[in-house]
Amino acid sequence: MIKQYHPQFSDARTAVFAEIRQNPSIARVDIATSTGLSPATVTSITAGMLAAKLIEEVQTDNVDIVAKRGRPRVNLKIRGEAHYVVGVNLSERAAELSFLDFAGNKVSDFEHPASQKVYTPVELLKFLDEALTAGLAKSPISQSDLSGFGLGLPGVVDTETGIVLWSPALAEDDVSMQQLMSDYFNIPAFVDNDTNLMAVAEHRAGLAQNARNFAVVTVEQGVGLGICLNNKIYRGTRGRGAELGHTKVQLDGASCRCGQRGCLEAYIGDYALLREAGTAMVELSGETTPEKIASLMDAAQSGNKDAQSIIRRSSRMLSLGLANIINIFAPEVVILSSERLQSSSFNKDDLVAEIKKFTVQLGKMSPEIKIHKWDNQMWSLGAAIFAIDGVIEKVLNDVG
Amino acid sequence: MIKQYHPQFSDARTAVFAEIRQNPSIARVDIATSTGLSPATVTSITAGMLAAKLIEEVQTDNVDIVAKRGRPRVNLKIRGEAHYVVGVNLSERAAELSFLDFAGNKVSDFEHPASQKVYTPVELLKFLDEALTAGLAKSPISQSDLSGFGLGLPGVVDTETGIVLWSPALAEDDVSMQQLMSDYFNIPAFVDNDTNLMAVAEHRAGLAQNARNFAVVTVEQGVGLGICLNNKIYRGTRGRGAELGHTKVQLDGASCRCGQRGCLEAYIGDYALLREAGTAMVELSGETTPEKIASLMDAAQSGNKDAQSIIRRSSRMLSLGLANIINIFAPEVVILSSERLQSSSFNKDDLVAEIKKFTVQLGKMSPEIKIHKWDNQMWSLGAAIFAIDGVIEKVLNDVG
DNA sequence: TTTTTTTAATTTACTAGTCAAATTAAATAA
DNA sequence: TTATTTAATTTGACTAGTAAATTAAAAAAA
Repeated sequence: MIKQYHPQFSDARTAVFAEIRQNPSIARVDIATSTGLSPATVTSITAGMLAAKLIEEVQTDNVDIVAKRGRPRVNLKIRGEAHYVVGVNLSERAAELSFLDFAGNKVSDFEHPASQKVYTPVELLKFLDEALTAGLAKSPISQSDLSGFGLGLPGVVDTETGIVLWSPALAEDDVSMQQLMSDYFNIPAFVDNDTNLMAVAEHRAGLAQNARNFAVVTVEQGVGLGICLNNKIYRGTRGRGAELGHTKVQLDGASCRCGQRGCLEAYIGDYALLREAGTAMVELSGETTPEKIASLMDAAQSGNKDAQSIIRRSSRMLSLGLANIINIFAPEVVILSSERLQSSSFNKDDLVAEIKKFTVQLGKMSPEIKIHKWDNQMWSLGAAIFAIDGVIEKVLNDVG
Repeated sequence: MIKQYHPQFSDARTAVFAEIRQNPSIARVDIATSTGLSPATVTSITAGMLAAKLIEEVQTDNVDIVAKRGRPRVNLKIRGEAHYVVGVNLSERAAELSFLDFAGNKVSDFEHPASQKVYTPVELLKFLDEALTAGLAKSPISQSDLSGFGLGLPGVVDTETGIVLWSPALAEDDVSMQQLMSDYFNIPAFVDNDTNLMAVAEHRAGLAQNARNFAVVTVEQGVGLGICLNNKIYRGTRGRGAELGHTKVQLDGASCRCGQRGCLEAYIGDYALLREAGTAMVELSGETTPEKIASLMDAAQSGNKDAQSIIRRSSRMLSLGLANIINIFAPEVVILSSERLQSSSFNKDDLVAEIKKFTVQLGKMSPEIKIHKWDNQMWSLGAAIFAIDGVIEKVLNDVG
């Protein structure tokens, strides 16, 4: 079950559906009280949804509730089989796929290695098709079961139109992926920036389920930021926004691959660490970047002063970047997600203490810093949830 | 006339009223088309408002429109005399007052010098009363005409409840100013943080009238930030948020009066400049802080190297701080407001160029940087508009 | 001048969404 | 069995909104 978004509901139907979605199962009375609608209205609205087979009644074993008298409540729940969606996250390395049912339960997931780093729109469609076919082969559902396709990818996306304005994965600008995908796969498609979808995933199924304002920061090659304000993913103007990585943390500081100086990423990105390690001549083992990073962390752990100094500075810069976010937004939660944090040399308490030193302390209310143990599936989960949201909107319009 | 906020309207009545408010005057047909409501609905809704004397019909001199045939349209406009409000901004120096009519036209304004820097709640009420009495004496309206009282003050305010959680102007924490004021003055009161109200003023009557996402940065003693996202002033969790001044721009940087290091304010706040000037032994004339700052600017202007270096660094740091805001939010507009910018040595083009160097350049879309010539009345105007918004909400409920 | 055309505003008759109140359903307690 | 309790449904009414017809007020055409 996925925690439900809580915008101002346009209509009662949406509110009722959201309420059902938010709970594993719920009785009509409870829907009435929590939505503020009358029982009569709930009855009639749910009747429509039952007829449309979007929800179903479940036998309540009222064991948990002390045997009450009166007519027993009949619980309702989302009919998982009503619809299925696939969410795909496109990274440099691979396409990760998550298949979810209408209730938000994971059906299966899959990882399909990337065939290239940059695709033309047509190549990307083909690649997505391959990934989908391979993923469906390992899944109990088939393509005809799918009612929605969510895609997350790095870059700048205008979610309203589904146009990818720019992406490192695409050879062209201003590609209408949404249109292309829904034409190609013949189902509604939904496209968003990957870090935004990470925020969706944390908001609805992760560590930010009770937060109204929160930020998700991902650290790998680059530094990603997803922001949720007033329970809505903030997407900036035309999908632009949330460039934490190129936030400046030092005037005339280290040079960044973006060509500017003093970017946060130039201090904490994978390549920045490796560059420093090279300069300080720290010997690193491993072939891939993550392996080398791990090796650097190990060196620091086992006492290499240079490695320690590199890690130390990077960690302080990260704290500073996070502190700036906190100073500006005052979120309830900040989620930090990075493969690196799995290292035994990483100490959360140190990080939190450092951040505290950098943030304005007013009253007791400090945001909670949460660490998300690296989980690739989170990205595609966000894409899938985004797709479910879209499908629900379409479907509820039809029921009316 | 004030530009109208554009949230998702809860009901047609609000939408219609908003549409009328947004225009100097507008015909029913046009309201119908722009709101998407049927002409029938517009007729019936406006009939109610006419009966309640909230709006009035105006003679249209269709001179501007080429003489068309057909029944001439009858324009509607807000009846300014329907209600009056006062907006007060409390600063260290004074209370500024703006009196507005229901249509958002300024009736009069006034400045009442502060009697003290820190007030107990009761003292503040008394001070506001004095200021109001003095202001009304110079105004064509009288206290009994007022339907709303808006207050802006520095600090952290929970706007929902009208509780001032903390303010440098108040001797106590968690003061329910809204309650106290509406009891004392016997009219609905509305309280918010001053920079938020500055953002309101810019959004509705200033330089951000067409922006959906924008930021207002004020530089004086401290550095203030007001953010508007998706056409809504962002207030963070329980009114906290938007602490641009204590955003860190340098690891282990200059020490700030907040006790931390590297805060933006420690580089660009008035006291920071004067501290630097003192260290560099730049001779400054003037008694008050603004005078001294002006003198420093003059010194730089007339070739004093030390003064130039101080101003230069401060200006670069400001650019950096603004660039960080831009990188994170991608606002359409950033408004910069400071008495200092009146100095002839200030060059907007330099600032914009510098900011550009610090921001991620994606496509052509760069936010517009606007400079607001210092205008004290802007603060209280925001408070007054905030009050009108509140009064409208109450009044429209009654019409229904 | 009178009639026609055009556009705005209003009235009328109807629909969809919602609720309060009455009713029915299904259980336990007496 | 009967009373009590709680959940769900049905009924009838009300409200906000609409489409379509009507009225209003002007200019253009006859």
